[in-house]
Amino acid sequence: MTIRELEKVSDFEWVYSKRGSMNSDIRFFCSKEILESMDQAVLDQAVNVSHLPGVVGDVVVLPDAHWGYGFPIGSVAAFDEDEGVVTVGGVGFDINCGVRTLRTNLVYHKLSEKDIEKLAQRLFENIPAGLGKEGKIKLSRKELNKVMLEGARWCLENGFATEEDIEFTEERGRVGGAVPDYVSEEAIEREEGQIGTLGSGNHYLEVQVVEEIYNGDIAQVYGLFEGQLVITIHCGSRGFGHQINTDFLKIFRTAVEKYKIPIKEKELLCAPIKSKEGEMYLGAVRCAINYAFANRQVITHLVRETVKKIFRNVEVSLLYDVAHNTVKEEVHVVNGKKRKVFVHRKGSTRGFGPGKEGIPKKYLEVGQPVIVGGSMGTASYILAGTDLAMEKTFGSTIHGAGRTLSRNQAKKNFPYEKVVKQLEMKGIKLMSASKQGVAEEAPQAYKDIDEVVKSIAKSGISTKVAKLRPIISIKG
DNA sequence: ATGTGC
Repeated sequence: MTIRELEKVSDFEWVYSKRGSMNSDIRFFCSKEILESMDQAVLDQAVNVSHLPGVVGDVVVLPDAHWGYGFPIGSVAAFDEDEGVVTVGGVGFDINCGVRTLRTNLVYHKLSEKDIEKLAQRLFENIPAGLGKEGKIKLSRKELNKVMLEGARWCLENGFATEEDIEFTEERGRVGGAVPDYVSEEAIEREEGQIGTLGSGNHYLEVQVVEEIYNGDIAQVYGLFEGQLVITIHCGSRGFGHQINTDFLKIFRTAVEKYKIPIKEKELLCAPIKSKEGEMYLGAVRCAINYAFANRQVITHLVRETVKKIFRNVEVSLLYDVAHNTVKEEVHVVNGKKRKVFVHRKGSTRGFGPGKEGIPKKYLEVGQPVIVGGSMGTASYILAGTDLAMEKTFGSTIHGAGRTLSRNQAKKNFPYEKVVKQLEMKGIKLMSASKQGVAEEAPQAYKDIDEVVKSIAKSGISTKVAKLRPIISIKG
């Protein structure tokens, strides 16, 4: 497929119809400019995905899409429960990588430079960040089992969560069907001490200011106002989820031969949903999904403790927690009929519209909050899910800006000192565990988040609610 | 993303 072969549906929607041995159409939601700048690898990967057995509806490519392992990061594919497959490439290596935003009742302009300095320092001290970094909590085997089964709800019994935190987490912080028996010993060993830690790569903790409100009515429902200080956490299932995916790539290598699944490239190793191997992956992946919900919840507890020690009468409540690397069993209307499908969201956020089951009651009328994490030092956005997303993208939307340069290219072009200086000029305090990590995450290595958000808003897949500007950025 | 590469 080349960009020229795409058919224009509207200024922000393009389709490549099913042909040859493809099993579905491919639908892009973005401006012409973003489409034209898209890597050819994204188009090739989308075509490969559309060849997988049992694809339902369209393969969806979002404006933040970029080259990933097997699937583009920033894509969605749903599969039939009988004919379809589950894949590692469709989930992403960091299972349930996701974001949550915490509201505070602090107003930025009322804080002193000293307050901000102290906040940055204490958050950096109290929230472990960096590759292989361990936290303070060591889970016993029995407790880890509970985390795998109960997710963020495990935190309730241990004083790391409030009932409200659970209510405002996707899936209420726990998906069903987790089977700890399908998780390897190696994954369990790698978990040791990692709960409550940020990790590295694009993971971060940011203190941000609500800079602009685009939709006052929805912002009010979400409890957001201009000048408000908010805190956003971006991380996933750490070495635990990573090991589970590594284990299943090996298992799927034999599965594709055993079940004679024609895959276009080895990065799309998979197994039928209705097979022992598929059932095992789903059981294990759900353990990692639950682990990541608990991880973000423990970090929330650490953030809350830290902030409460610095400011008097401060309140820290959860706006919402969203996952953007998952495979989930959901009910969607496809060609006018309700049906169960397995939705792979790879670098894509669930963004359910108004009235859809699964959204907290408080947000039911306006659609769920979607948190779009900017790259380091750039704006983040709060969006709301729409009815159109339910119709066209299995209730899915963007997750971030999307890379334009590989980690290696970024390292060569944007050394640490340059990046820190650049952020300083913008008034952002950067606290980092690794210089190399900072170079890899240079803002110039990413697409323009404002343009990506504009594309998704104009296409009607999500509604713009608020823009967040970072003031403190803590990196792994 | 991750005990740097499935």
